[in-house]
Amino acid sequence: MSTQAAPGGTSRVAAPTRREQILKEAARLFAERGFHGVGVDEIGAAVGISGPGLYRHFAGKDAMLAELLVGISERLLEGGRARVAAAPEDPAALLASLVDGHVDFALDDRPLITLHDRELDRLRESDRRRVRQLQRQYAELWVQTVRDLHPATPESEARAAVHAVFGLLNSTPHLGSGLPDRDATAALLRRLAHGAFGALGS
Amino acid sequence: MSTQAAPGGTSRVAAPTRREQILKEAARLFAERGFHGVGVDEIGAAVGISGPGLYRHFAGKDAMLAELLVGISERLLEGGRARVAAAPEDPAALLASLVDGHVDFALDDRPLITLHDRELDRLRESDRRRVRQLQRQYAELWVQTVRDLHPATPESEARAAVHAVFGLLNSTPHLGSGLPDRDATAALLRRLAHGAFGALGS
DNA sequence: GCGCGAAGTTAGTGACCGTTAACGTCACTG
DNA sequence: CAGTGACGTTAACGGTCACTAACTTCGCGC
Repeated sequence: MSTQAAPGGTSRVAAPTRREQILKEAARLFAERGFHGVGVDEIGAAVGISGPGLYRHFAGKDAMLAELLVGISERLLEGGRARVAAAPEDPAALLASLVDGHVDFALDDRPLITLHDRELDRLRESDRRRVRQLQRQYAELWVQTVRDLHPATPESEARAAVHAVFGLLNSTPHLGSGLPDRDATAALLRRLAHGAFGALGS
Repeated sequence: MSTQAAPGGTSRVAAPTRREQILKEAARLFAERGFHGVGVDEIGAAVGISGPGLYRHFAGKDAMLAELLVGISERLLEGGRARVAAAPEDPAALLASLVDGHVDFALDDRPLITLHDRELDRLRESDRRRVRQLQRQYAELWVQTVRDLHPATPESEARAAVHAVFGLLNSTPHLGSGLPDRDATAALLRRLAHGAFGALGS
């Protein structure tokens, strides 16, 4: 770990490290044109350096994708666990909290959401297993909560419903541009998700 | 132009033409590993010929993808229009019919559904515009129906809800393998979709 | 049988692209 | 100020891959 020496004087807020710039631009480009559709020269150009200069910061193109996908999955799971720990008693409130968190994530990190379910197969076997395990654990938090709320629902059905609602919430990249402001969209997605889960009750 | 003329009638069913075999296998492979992740040799091997033999049937790899995506979009729109024409009076029944059709499509043509929202950017400009136009028209059928059913809903909100429900229904590829039988899954997806749309009413 | 076109085959070919090599440039540090 | 290491540069290499060329095979109408 390097690079956090604030030069000369008071460290201003969040000087984004080169690595972070690269990851952010790579995520955007990968989401736009796919992993194979983006060249390293392009990624470099997006951060003002060109081509092989990236290899001072990453072992290779694959390593960027791996770090992105593992990072997303870890953050999602971590956030989910925090919410579970914060509201252990009330399944309805917990589900609402999980939905809130996922909606925020989907709206704030759209490129990452896109990558998350699109480029998983381009990873090395070990990384892919790790990401899948994190995803599975995250989904399991939701499945447990849904089953606490609707005890009559069989597990396979709850799991399918959870993944379907993930699909619903992760649709934000497809909404394009002509959508209302962020808060209205978030509120709409929350309502739709709860409406879908509510259909499990009947 | 075409290969086989069925004697005594229109070319009704089957006789799976080479072109169709190729398209089917290409769809599966593209969905599995992405457009750039599949080589022409692989597509050829999947239908028993190898490599450049494909160029007897298609102008290039791009042409296969284009034909797939345009075909999906046309079939979706055509099916949607037929349903609109068949039930012009009752918005609730029409919405149910649209949902039924989309669920069938999502369950029967999973690879195509995957391609549909994943590889659009690999098309030539003209094909991409055509596909987008077809998609937009299809979505508009849904938006109109939703607004007939929930007149208080603003158009932008209805449109976002429709795309979100598309995301829900198109989540079937992510459900993987451990899901119940087809009919049960279809019923679940229908319930979830209607639950989500129902949340627009309140 | 003969010609012919549809459908394949194998052997290139050229372009692209990820990666490495070799080299330059500063900012610090002792 | 010499030395060093982080950070970039351009040039080149090697592999992959879509696509083309040249050639074979085969069914079929006349």
